[in-house]
Amino acid sequence: MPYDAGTTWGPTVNDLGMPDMNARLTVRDRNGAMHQEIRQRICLLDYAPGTRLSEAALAQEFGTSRTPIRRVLAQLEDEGLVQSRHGVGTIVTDADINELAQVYRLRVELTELVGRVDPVIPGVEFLDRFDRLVARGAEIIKSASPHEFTRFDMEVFHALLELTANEPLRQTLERLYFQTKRIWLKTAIEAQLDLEEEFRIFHHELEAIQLALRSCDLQAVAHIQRAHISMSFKRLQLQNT
Amino acid sequence: MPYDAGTTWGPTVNDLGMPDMNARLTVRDRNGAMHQEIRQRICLLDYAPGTRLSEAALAQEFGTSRTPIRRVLAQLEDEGLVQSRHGVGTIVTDADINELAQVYRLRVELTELVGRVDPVIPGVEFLDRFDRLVARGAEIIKSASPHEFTRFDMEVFHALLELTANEPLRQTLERLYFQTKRIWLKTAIEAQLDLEEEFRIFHHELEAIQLALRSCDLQAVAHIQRAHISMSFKRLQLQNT
DNA sequence: TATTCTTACGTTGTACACATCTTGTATGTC
DNA sequence: GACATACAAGATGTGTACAACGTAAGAATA
Repeated sequence: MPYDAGTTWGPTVNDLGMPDMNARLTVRDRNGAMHQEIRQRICLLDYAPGTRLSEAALAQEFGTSRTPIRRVLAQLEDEGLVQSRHGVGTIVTDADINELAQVYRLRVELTELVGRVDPVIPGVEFLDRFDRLVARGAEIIKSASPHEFTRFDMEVFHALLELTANEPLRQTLERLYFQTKRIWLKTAIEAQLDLEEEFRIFHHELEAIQLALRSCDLQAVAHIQRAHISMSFKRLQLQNT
Repeated sequence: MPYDAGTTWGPTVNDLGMPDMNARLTVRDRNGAMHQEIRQRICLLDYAPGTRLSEAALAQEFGTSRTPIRRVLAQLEDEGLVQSRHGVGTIVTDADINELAQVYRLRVELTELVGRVDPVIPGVEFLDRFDRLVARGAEIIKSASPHEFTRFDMEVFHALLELTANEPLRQTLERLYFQTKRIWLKTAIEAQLDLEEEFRIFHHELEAIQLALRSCDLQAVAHIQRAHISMSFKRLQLQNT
């Protein structure tokens, strides 16, 4: 399946009627979109840890040569999601429970910062959007596919990231999120953690955050997230031993 | 001046008598060394904000083709130190006082974490090394070249980074350091901040940290750093307005 | 049969030619 | 003389051929 750049996300064809004033930025955007796409596949375990990614195959799929693909894979390597080895291949990285613990300890601390450094008081449209997310979450619990649920988790994460205006903090948190989420999911499946239970707990977290949001208490939002991130890893550790 | 890869840093020729068991890692190391070199030049204002870096010139200097250089420049772009624009060039980025403030707010918080998350109790050899650093700092105050002083500042920063074993925290702090230091230095020079006074304050900070280190109080070390980072930016803001 | 060497294949890394884009300059025109 | 236009020069982005490298399969041998 070739990767159609024009219709899905690229601003090459603007979905508004505007004459494409800034359609020239496609070069950077295309790389960004490929990066996001491959990163999501890794996070959703479509590319599980250990998978060998072929530059040639990706190039063919995205309809480019190897060069832009290598640019994206290099970025993913700097983010710790893949590792290229000469003569072998580009392999999706794995992490043992100890490395994972390190990242989690930092994530927990950084998450708390969202409520404290450059907080953004959410507007009405944000609250509405979050309400819809909570409602969708209740539905998704029932279907309960890990793939779909993780997709939903990503969406919620990115929404809550908007609660801080501190761009470096956002970038760092995003980085750590993608480093941990896939390993958590993989380990949780291996350790036969009760995923349905995890989904229910996540939905409870959303409801608690919803309450805190309505009070415009961003520090409370951050503390709730912090607590749940910490607890979800603790449950994984307990089950894993 | 051609860039001699073999003698300065590369493990191509091992300075110990060991047969080069792991000399095969040169591929990755060479890119890492070029990255470190260019990043240092940017940080020391050898490449001031606005400077146009030529891929061809760098390729010639480092004795490679443009391809590995582009790999390094892409990494620097992801770190926010340069920005490549098609048809124009690769330009060293600048930042206004507001962007700088954002990064500083995060740096301040993260610095405090060094003393709290995965702290490393320093051994005797570390204390000795730090003592030598403090002594060298007293000497450097006199010569007082911004270039040399920033080099020293970098060395101290990397030494203190060893006080946490949390690798993601290290990477993040290093990233933020290189984003802020060069802009601070440039702005400080422009605002005619008293650099000698800054150097003396920094040396006081080192002595305070030395004291805290001898007490093995890493949280105190972190708090001292946090306070000085915050204060040095405050002084810059005051002078700048 | 076990073991070692060789060899072929696929992968990433590098170099280079070319495409595409931006900008400054020179030229023609009003 | 002012302004618009065309063009040339130089930069980054892309595609491709080749080199360097590791792995696994297979053949040769003890």
